Amino acid sequence: MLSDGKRHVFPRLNHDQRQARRDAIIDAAEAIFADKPFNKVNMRDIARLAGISPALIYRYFPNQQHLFIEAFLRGARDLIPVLDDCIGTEEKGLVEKVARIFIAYLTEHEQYFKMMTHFMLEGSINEDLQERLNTIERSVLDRFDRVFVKTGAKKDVRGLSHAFFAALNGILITYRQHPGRTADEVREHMELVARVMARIFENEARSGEARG
Amino acid sequence: MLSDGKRHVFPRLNHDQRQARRDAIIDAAEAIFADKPFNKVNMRDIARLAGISPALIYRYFPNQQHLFIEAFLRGARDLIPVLDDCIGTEEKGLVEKVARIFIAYLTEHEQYFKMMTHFMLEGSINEDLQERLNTIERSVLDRFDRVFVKTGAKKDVRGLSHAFFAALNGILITYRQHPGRTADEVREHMELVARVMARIFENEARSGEARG
DNA sequence: TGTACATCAGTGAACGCGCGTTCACTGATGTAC
DNA sequence: TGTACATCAGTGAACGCGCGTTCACTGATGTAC
Repeated sequence: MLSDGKRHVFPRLNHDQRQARRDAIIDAAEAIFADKPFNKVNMRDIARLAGISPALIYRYFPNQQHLFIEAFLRGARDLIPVLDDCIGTEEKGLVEKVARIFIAYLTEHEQYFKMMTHFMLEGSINEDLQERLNTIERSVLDRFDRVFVKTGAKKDVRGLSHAFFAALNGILITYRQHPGRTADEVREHMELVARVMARIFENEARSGEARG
Repeated sequence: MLSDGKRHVFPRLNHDQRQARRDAIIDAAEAIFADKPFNKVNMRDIARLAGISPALIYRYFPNQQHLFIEAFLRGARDLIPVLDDCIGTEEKGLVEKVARIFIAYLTEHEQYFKMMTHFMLEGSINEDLQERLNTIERSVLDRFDRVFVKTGAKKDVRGLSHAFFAALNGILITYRQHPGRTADEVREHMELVARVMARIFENEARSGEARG
């Protein structure tokens, strides 16, 4: 029995080592998500890639859903500083720049996109995890708010951000699988539509400036 | 051996009866899709609801994918006349009206939305079926074209339609599952975002009028 | 310093279930003669 | 009109597979004394 707060002893792994294992499992999950259609992703493949037994995953995550959401959250969080960077430096054509970054990030890291739509479509997500997903969504919306304010929007900025967020997701989902097109062509088409979308939203924000 | 073109004889079911069975299976598939999350839909439930054995489905459809796509196509085709009706009669606020109809149709008939996203996300769709899906998509885009032309757009009308289509899909997908909200609240929020979206697109089309 | 024990990391195999699809079969109707 | 046969609709049960998760176990390290 130890005198400090610890109740358990870890004979082999300290906190950092445990965290490293956890990260390695998430790395493997990401790689598998990047590789396969999302209904083909499974625990055995993840375990194999991580070099461990499937059973061990369950010592680090209570179940599959937790693992997937943790993986998504880690990746989604990395988008935030990229957006901040862009918003901080750019002035002109900011809406288009942000649209391009958003689309590029989620096509280059297809795994996050797959996870995101998975959660959006799947029913019955654990309440706590859902709240953490919402936190990320809100911080993306916050960045969009700043973009539109910078561009000149005066009222209903959050409404614009909601619409913009939905619109960009829609582009990713709608044109992802267009037939007989290479990955490059798909991406090009997405960028084209994103450019149109950005122009439209920018004009809207600008017209707020004119009115304001 | 018969002298006319028929090679086979159908002792019990004539063409109409066969078609009726087919339709009944599709009806059942729709009802199950409407009832369950789309990864819980299965052939046994569909068969049970249709009052037949699972094996019989395979005498009418070569496999599950064909059945699902046939079901989707039948429902999606029904959206077209609804859009045409609206475009033919309305003049003012046409973009918003069409947005509302599109959103309403796919939330009231959730089964088609589930099928649509299923196909958009799923890899490897049979080529012929993919072409039929594209045909439907194009005819929706054609209607959007007419809306934007009527509203005043002069150039890149198809680009607007593509963006609008993606944007509306994005609304459906992004806000479908928002937590702690009743179905009514979700729908209300979708309509709100759709209204914002419609206003933005309408302004864009109108500004084309000003320039033209 | 040595020994019995507790505590954990980690594993391979198995459990249990669901699902798409197929198989072997029944039985009713139409056809050939 | 009767009979043997072909042709189909339709079925219940089974096949085969994949997958999330659990189980019983091994072995290494730390702890108590």
